[in-house]
Amino acid sequence: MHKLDESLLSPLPPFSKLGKTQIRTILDQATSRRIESGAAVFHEGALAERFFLLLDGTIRVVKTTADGEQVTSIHIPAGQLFGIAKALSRTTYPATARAASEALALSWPTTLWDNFVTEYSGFATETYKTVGDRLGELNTRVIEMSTQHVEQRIARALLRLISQSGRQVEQGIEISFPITRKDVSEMTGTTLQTVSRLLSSWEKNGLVTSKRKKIIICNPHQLAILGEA
Amino acid sequence: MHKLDESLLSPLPPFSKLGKTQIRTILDQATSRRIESGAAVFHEGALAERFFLLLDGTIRVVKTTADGEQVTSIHIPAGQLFGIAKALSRTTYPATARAASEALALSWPTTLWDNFVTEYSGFATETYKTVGDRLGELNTRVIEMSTQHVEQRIARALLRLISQSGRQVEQGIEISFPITRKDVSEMTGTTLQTVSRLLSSWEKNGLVTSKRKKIIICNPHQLAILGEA
DNA sequence: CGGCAGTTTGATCCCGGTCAAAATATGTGG
DNA sequence: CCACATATTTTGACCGGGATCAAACTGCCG
Repeated sequence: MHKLDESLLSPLPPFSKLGKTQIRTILDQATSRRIESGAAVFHEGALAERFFLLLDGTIRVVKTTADGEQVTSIHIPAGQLFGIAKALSRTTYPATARAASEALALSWPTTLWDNFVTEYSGFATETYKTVGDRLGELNTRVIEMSTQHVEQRIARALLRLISQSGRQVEQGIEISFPITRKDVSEMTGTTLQTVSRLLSSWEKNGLVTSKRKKIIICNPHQLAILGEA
Repeated sequence: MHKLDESLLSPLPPFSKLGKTQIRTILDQATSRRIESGAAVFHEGALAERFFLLLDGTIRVVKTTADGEQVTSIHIPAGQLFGIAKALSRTTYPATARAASEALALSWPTTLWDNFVTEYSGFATETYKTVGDRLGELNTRVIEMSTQHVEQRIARALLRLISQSGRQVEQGIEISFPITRKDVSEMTGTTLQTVSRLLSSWEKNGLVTSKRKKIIICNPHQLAILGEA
């Protein structure tokens, strides 16, 4: 393992208040790992022996139901902590984390968690902010699923994705990792057929462009309007 | 305000590790308040100036959508903390808390939060366990809404209610606070008509009994089976 | 150039929402 | 204690959004 640079961590919220030496210590305790696209970082129900920081890529957090259906609960963008079961005093991971595209993550043994919380000022606050954000996101998911139609849910899901992991390209803003119709359906509680039909019709109206595993939003504003009604 | 007894807090998880004097101090800083049925304890978006402990009754946490629809995100049973925006480093309450029946709560100014966390061992851990549980509950809500039919969602919602706030009565287990068809529909993302139809049909099969604002589960086991399929 | 993973499109069906109206409780004031 | 207003529940009729089933099509990879 080659030596990690301090500039990796210093701009990230959980570590932004720390000095050079502290960051050095943290990095020296870290294990870095490359995760290939589609591979799992950890599995639902497994003992939470480590917690992670995503340096690059996107992680998809997925739950599998008793009858084998997949439901995506959130996407984690680069720069965020994940697998932080300890923060919720859980001993096992509540869901499976899978790389949506090739990803790079640091990790530390969970035994260091309490250490991080007490030693590094701002670490606890920032992680709980993340927890709070995720709670908020799940909450809006529940509300959307209770009150809105499929079209609006999908529109909003796409907008959320580009706001979190969007990349400006010529035709608009694209989702920066490969994503299929099926993936979108698992995020929104629908079927891939319905997603396909909607994307086709949106493409006809110039709202989006899509190739295989790739979605580009050409007209976010118009899509946002669709997401309300 | 009459003096509060220490035995109120000592059995509750967030305070269970504390000594008599510590509990005395905590109680002396508390304000106690009776909330009449249907009244709000705090409103969505309001500044989170206090955090609460529910001593008696049940709190319904509700969000209102832009177009005026209500969605219930969770119910809080007696003995739990709520309004703990500070734990998620939020400055405002994310939802409205309303008494489902007459309720009694203690509260403290949010400024004391950090104090509680550092002074009282186990307080932080226990509150984050609560946060974790609520995250888990929202997660299963999302999964249920994505993968299950109305009948199963309602069955499970009722089972969750009795496991959390159930009271043994002659005919079975009743939900210990007044609850209407509309309330159930707001918990499950359906309509009161559908809830009414299902309850009627379940009543025909002896699964439940219900009067106005009252639901009794006569056969939890059978209902659990319905909740799967 | 197979073969597989992903996408598209069509046809059909049914769950559960919506609209409507009546029946039943509960509460209130005279 | 009754009459009336209001909240809750029930039931019926209808219909439409999306799921489901099915089949063809299109890239992409080895």
